[in-house]
Amino acid sequence: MFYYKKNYKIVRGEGKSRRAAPVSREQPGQTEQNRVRVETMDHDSNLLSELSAALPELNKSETKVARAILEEPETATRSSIAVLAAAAGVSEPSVNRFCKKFGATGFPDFKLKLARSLVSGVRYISRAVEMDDGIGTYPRKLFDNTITALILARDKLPLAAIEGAVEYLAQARQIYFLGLGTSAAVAHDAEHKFFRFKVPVTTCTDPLMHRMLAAGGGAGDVFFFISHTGRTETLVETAQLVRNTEATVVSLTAEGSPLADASHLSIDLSVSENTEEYLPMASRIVQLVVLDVLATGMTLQRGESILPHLARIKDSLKSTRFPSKG
Amino acid sequence: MFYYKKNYKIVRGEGKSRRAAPVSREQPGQTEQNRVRVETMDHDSNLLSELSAALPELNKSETKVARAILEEPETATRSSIAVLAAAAGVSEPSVNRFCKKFGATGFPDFKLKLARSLVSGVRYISRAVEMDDGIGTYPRKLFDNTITALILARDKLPLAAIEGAVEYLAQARQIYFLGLGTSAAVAHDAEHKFFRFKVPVTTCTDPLMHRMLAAGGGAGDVFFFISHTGRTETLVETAQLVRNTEATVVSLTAEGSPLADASHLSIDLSVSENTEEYLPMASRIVQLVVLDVLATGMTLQRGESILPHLARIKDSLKSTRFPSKG
DNA sequence: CCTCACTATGTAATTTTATTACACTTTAGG
DNA sequence: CCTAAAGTGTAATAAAATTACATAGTGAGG
Repeated sequence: MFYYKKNYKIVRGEGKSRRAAPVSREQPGQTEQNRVRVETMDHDSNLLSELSAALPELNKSETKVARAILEEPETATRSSIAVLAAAAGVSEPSVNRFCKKFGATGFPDFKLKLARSLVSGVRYISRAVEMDDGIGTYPRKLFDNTITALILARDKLPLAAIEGAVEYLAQARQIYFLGLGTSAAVAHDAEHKFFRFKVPVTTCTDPLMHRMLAAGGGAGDVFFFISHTGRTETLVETAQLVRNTEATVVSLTAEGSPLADASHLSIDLSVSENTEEYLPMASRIVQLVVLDVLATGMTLQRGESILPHLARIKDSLKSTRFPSKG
Repeated sequence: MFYYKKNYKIVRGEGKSRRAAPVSREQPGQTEQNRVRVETMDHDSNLLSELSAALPELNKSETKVARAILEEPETATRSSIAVLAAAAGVSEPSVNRFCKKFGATGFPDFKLKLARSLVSGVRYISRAVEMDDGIGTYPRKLFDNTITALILARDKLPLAAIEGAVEYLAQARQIYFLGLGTSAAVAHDAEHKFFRFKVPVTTCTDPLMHRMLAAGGGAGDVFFFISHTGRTETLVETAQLVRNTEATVVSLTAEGSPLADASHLSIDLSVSENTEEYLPMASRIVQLVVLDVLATGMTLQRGESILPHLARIKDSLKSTRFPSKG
């Protein structure tokens, strides 16, 4: 059984069929239309991550090709199919088949897509740090992983939920940021942003305090939960306590998690964990940037009039600093 | 008068010169080398602006080609030379000559460069959020700004300082993370990472406590200062207090700032402020990722033996969570 | 207002590159 | 250890790009 991914209809080998019906080669006249349409559908920007993700499911020669490309993607974009085939140690048609499998119309098209995904300078391969990495490699890996996580998050940002959250926050009489562990630091950061909007903001990172605050919630209070997993029992229980009151529960957490279910509104983030074996990293960065987005959304809601206020807050720190040279 | 741009020597039409000596076609054996070298030299990513800039100096058919490309650059990257030639209303060799004039080795190479400049053009425009931005624009802007900041930071990461800091931290008997304001949240996050290495870690975000801790510093203590500006008076003074003891001062701050000067070792970050008019954003994200780098460096220093320890810490949280489905 | 010298452009041949058709090879299931 | 089906390669074919060369403009000097 074989199949083509993505834009291509799934074609199972059955009975006599030797191969999938050749994707009809475009007629000269239709060229543009066809290509443009395919491109529009094909909206994921990072071929490389797709490649490495698919790696385990590829067969022998496909794996060789994928490896050759992942190893030197820059070179791959400049090579002819013959050169790449040689580098990978396979035949040219194998390379061609490989390209089609990944949604390209052929090798040249594939190269183009590859070139595009390389531009940002980010290696989209999220690779975990290995014990034998050195100063020359692991810092870059970490940065790249973080950047990749942000790109992925950006491209599937739940805008509707964000809009809703901004609405809730903008209307709030009081905001509580609740988080534990790594998310506690995120909660502190959030407090540091939102107090600027003349709303009472409380950050709490103590589960017992959480419960007491929750029990005392009332109309106009927004409880903002921050949790990567969305499965921390005490947080979920706290959220349920809040639901017994008039207060609103908003959470920044994993899609479909118990915490998300317990919320009035959940901003779903799905950061892959592969690269966070031992230390939580990219996930909280994404959370922080989403909180930046919320704070910015709130600024926009408040309108021009809030700007002098924000400026005053910023300026208030001036006298605590050594004057900057120049 | 005519001339060739960029990689091509400028050749003015004068007297008898028949035409510029043809750029010698690369020998089969040299293909890769040549191209790679050209690519390395040719470091500006903006082909499109180059095209429109050159427009007035082009001759008839070249102008046609340039117009066709500028009109629909996306389409151009997907067309064959024949299609583009037809669209421009010129012959195929004219298109080919055009490509070479702009520093490409031929049409396919030109397409590749074009594709690249199309993507990067969009990416690197870091623009501040405007008051009239909507949900469709400002979240993306914020993400893009953050991503750009990370890319810039990654590309000028002070690796030597990082290496040194890892060394200090790895040897520390006790680590203090000190920060104020936004950096307080960063300090908390740092604590949350470094306690995992069996080193006593203290985070302090109170300037008076800072001073008292500083005064009590001794050999083996590392005071890690976090400050975006590096100009907060009390922090600098605290650093100087530490310098009167046997303890070590490491800081994550702006290059050339008073705090950096007061430190034994400073990890210099230079995040541009343009986009942080009212709220600090990208700067702290970069700080956090650098701290991730330091923590990772420490993990690598400790070697394999630390991994089970880290795993145990991670697992310790399991019982606090609802089991994940699946 | 014609040459001549030269550039600009296109046509057609050639070469390079990509794709397809088909045959052989390996692999998994009976 | 055979069969069917996927996997892979060889060789033929088709497409695309490039070059060589011919022809058509262009403008300065006669």
